[in-house]
Parts: sequence; C-alpha cells; structure tokens
Amino acid sequence: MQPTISTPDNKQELHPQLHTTSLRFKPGQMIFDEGQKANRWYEVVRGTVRTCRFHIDGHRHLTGFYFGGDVFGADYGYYNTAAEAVTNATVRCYRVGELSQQSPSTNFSFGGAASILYRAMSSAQRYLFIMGHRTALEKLAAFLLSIYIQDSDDTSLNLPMSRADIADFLGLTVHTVSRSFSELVRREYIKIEGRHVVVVKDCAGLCRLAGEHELLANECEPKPTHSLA
Amino acid sequence: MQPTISTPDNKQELHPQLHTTSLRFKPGQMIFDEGQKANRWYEVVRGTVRTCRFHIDGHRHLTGFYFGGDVFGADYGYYNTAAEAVTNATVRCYRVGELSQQSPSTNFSFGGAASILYRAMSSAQRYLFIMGHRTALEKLAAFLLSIYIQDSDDTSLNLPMSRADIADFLGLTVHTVSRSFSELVRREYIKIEGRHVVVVKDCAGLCRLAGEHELLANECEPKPTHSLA
DNA sequence: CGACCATTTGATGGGCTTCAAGAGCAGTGG
DNA sequence: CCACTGCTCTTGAAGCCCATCAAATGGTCG
Repeated sequence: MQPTISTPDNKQELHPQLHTTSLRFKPGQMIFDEGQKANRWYEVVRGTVRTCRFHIDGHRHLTGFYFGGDVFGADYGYYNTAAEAVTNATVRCYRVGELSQQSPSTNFSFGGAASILYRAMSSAQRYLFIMGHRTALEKLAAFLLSIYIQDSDDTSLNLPMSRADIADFLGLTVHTVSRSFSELVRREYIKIEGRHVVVVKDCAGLCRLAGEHELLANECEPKPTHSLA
Repeated sequence: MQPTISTPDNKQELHPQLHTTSLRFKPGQMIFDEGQKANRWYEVVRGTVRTCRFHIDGHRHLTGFYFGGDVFGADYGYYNTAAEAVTNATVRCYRVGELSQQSPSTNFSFGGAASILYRAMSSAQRYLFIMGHRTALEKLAAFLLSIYIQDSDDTSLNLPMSRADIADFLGLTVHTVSRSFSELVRREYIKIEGRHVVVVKDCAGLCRLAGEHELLANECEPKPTHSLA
C-alpha cells in the first residue's frame, strides 16, 4: 500500500510554518479520546487510523478509516469520537488553538485551512454514501470500492483493519461481514489472499452492486487518480 | 419554529463583504443538482432543505436536513448530492470560486471560512451518529432528538419533512418509520399532533433509547443552547 | 503442542421489508 | 357544502435478511 494524498488537488505540505509534530502509534493505541478538547487536528502520514465512539449498550461504532493523506480530528470544541491506530501509524499533528477562537485577525491562508476541512468532509461523505446502501452485500461492495479507489495502485487492495472493525463501521456483525465476503468470492467479484488482501476480479460487478450512479463505473476500469468526492 | 444559528458560537453575519444573494424556493424545488459545479455554498435563512442522491436501482438516499442557520453545499469541485427545498425556504447564497482555487493570497479570515466548513461538518456528523444506531426505534429516537436539540424552543418539535423523507434519511421504509412513531407514542415518549408536530413527553426515555452516552442526557432536561457536536 | 484469538460457517429467531389494504387529510369542482 | 380524487400516513400479514447462538477451522505465539 502506497500512501498517497488522495483528496482534493492539494498535495503540497500543509502549513509548513505551523508548529507540527510527527507522532507514532502502535496498533490499537489511542490517539485522542472522545470528549477531549479538540485543540489539534491530524494528518495520516503512514498507516491507518480509525475513529470510534461507544454507545451506552456497549456496542462500538466506527465513523471512519483514515489512510495516508487523510485528515482526522478536525472537530469543533471537543472531539466527538476517539481516534485509534489500526496499524503502526505515523501521524502529523497540528495545533489549531486558533481554529476555535475564530479570530478574524489570524493570518491563515484560506486555501490551506479550507483544504483541511474539505479533506475531513470528504471522509465523512464517503461514509455517508456507503451507509446509504440497503443490504450487507451492497454495503461491503461500496466499502471495498471506496478503499480500492482511494488507496490502491493495482487490482489488489489492502484491508489493514479486522473484520470486527469493518462490521462496526458498516453497522453489521462480524458474521454477516464474513458471509458477505464469502458471497463476493463465490460470485467471483473478488479473491481473498490472506486476511488483509483482497484482489478485485470484477470491478464492474462490484460497481453494479454498489450502484453509485455511473460515477464509480466510469472511474473503475481506467485507474482513477483521486477520490470520489 | 424559530430559525436560530445553531452551530458553533458564531452568530454574526458571515462575510457580509462577500457577494451574496437571497433566494426563495418552493417545496420540492431543486436548489442545485448532483454533479453540478460546486461554485456556491448556501446558508438556510428560513425553512428546511434536504440533500439527496439517487442510486441506480432508483432508491433515494437523503444525506441531510438543514434548518435555519445550517450550511449546505460546501462541497469540493462538484456537488455530490442534490439539494431541494422541503418547505418554502429562503437561502443565502455565497459565491465561493475562491474556495476551490486555494490561493493563499485570498484574504478571507480563517474564522469565517473555517466556521462555514465546521457547520457543514457538524451536519454530516449528526447524520453519522444517527446511523450508528441498530434498530429502527433507536434511529428514529436519535433523529427526533437531534432535531429537538437543534431546532426547538419548548417540548414540541416541528417535522417539516414527510415520513418518506425521514425513511430515506434513516435508510428505512415509510412503513417502518410509521410503525416506530406509533411505538414511541405507545410507550408515551412522544405525542403526535398533526402530521408535522411531535410533542416530547419523556425526553429522558428518548435519550435512553438513542443511548448517546450521557452527553445528550445532560442536555436534555435544561433546554440546551446549541448543537450536540 | 496447546492456548488463544480471528475468521468462517451452520441453525434458529427477530426485525425490517414487502405486499396489501384501510384511514386520514387536502385540493378540486360540481 | 360535499362528493370525488389523490396523496400521505397507518396498520396488518407473510417472507427475507441479518443478528444471535453455537461450533468448527485456521493462524499466531508462547
């Protein structure tokens, strides 16, 4: 998996003049917790990150996966999710105290600031659209496609997260996720190579399942250059 | 229903120096279409707006409702949803050609620009959390609460949208939505007065159903001042 | 090897969709 | 005014999909 800046066409360093820090996290390690003061936002340099929250009944809900170049933690006031490393992950951390003060005198360029939030929005919308699907099979297909398009260089795609993570992301159980994987294999849309690698055999088929207008279908055969946003 | 600026604590006029236009739409009228160039973003002045997209199989998916003070249409490049008026609606329209150019020389204050996108993010996250619930009853409870908290001054809340809108928003059928309403009434959590008015009788009960940590529960009895983000 | 965890698979039950029909309400025109 | 029409909303019954319960397989690490 090659981390690439996958969102809007801003590949340059973000605000190099800002005070930034690179941090490393191990799998499962928490980056920030729900309810903490949201005075920093983050950019994934390498690895994968998830954001999650817990309901009273104990069930976990993942609200996003973030790969190289993705932005997370751009909340207002307090974080409304926790963030955890899925794999070994390196993230760049930006202090954004100025963000919450909204002082018109701060001299951030609009472009950079907007692009941060656009990139965060882009992730939120990706999730929104996946959840718009009706069946487990459709959701999984849409999920795989979203990763395939964002974060893959050939027909194989990397799934660094566990089946449980995928389940909590899609609002399904591990069982249903596993069955859906098997069904996609049975239909020969994908091939599974080990736990974390999926080979896309019939992208058009997946697109049909995901049924996202022609947008995806067009992007499917010639390898796209960036996200679906 | 009293439109109020409900998101982060920025209640002042946004960028009065920008070229803006007020527009009025009738119920069902389209404000912009999916795929159009996203060179404007919008702020609801009065009324209610929905964003939606259609899948190949024809089923509609609503990705958000926007009330007075909410921001919508803050997409990058092209709109990835259509926007339609739910009720008679007045929206303020801002040209944001500068947004997509990301020129660091543009002199927008960071606060205003960030707040636009924060407010858009806030709506996206509201939806994200609602969709994290498991059963239809929980989803509906969370949905009603989110509106109750954002857009109500007393125990009664206004539902300008149809049951079909709610269904397409929550990923359910009208039937299930209707049944869930009836169940909430049966449990005496709410009372229904006409098609578009719901009276909250047991907010704590609703909060328990929605199960969003204690965050909501705290905000429930003393009427909150602004959003749950 | 044996313990443990992640994943897969099977069987059963519950919740939501689907199919079907009735009730409520608004608008129109006689 | 009221019948008529069309629509939204509600409610009932049957079927399907997914959650739950249960167990087997496979992979990792001591």
